[in-house]
Amino acid sequence: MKLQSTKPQPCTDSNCRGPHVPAERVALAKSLCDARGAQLTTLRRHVLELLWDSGRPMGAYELIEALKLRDSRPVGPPTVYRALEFLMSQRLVSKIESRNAYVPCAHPERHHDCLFFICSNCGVSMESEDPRVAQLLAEDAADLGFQVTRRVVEVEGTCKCCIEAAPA
Amino acid sequence: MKLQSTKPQPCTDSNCRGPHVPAERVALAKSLCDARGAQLTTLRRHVLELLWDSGRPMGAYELIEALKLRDSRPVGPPTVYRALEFLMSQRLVSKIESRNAYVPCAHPERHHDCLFFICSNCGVSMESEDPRVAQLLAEDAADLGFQVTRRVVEVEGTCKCCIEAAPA
DNA sequence: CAAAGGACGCAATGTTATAACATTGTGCGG
DNA sequence: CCGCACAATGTTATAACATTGCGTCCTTTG
Repeated sequence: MKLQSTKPQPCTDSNCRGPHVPAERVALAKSLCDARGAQLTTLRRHVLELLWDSGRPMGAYELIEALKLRDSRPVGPPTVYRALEFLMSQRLVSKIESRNAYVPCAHPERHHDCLFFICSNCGVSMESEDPRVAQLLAEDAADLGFQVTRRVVEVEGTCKCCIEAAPA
Repeated sequence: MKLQSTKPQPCTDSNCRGPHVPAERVALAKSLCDARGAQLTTLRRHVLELLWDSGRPMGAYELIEALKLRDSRPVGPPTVYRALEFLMSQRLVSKIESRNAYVPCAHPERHHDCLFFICSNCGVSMESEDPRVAQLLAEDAADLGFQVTRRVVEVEGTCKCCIEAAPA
């Protein structure tokens, strides 16, 4: 449960191989919100920081615990859910539906829909982007006369690290 | 809450335009289970029938209510969840993760991973299949050295019927 | 018959999410 | 300064979704 907002992390977006510094991501979030006239309040920023620092998807109640530790003060579920709702509305966070967990978005400045690769073994989630998938889904939707508002694409499996760590 | 196991339904699989008769789907499920040495018990069959009859994704507790009405006897959550678990293990049912709801699989005899198009307005779910999507996700996974075990592809939006019914 | 295993019943509990209502803080016109 | 409007947050309770653990019944098999 360490808070290390300045330590760089490998980017979990396969379309971007550079490491991300959580603090930089949060600063970017702040400037995006400012530009949009949205308020990235202290609470909302804390939630975003915790998600960046964690490095893996966190459940809402996990966030509640983390916030309690951080601020030595209890935080109710609605508070956290509202913060998550805000962050998702700003595309700073995505929900992993198959895990009921939340991850920070690596590139909120481009607001595409993402793909997630989630390791069942270590819990890590890798964000990716493939316009071809979006394109195909759009075609399939069009065939059905279906108007798309949101895409959920989540691939479960075993990540490279876990495969290599557990041979045989 | 009517039980009409013999009434045909439009197939919700865009790759298959023929109507499905719930009773036929259940009979197919039975023969598949027999062939696999799996037991499609009365309870499990009832759950599958209710899902086919409903025509849209049902939550576990909705199924509990429906079973209670059907059998005039209370059924506990574990009972229904175990039945769903069995049906999912046999690929007769899929879970819609973004809704916490369950749908019967249109074509359990081909056991591909499916795409779902879910209408936010009327709640209908359309099952589809697009090998190209599976292919792309497999490629993306391979690039990451990621081994896939399950795909969740759920597209939310508005279905053709609802678009036409609510103009402007 | 006894042992073993699968399916199910049942009580309790755990986990995730929201409803409904109260409070705080800030900016702004009077 | 006062009082209002508004957004965000706090508080309490509850809804909705899911699982654990244990016991029983029934069937299969030695």
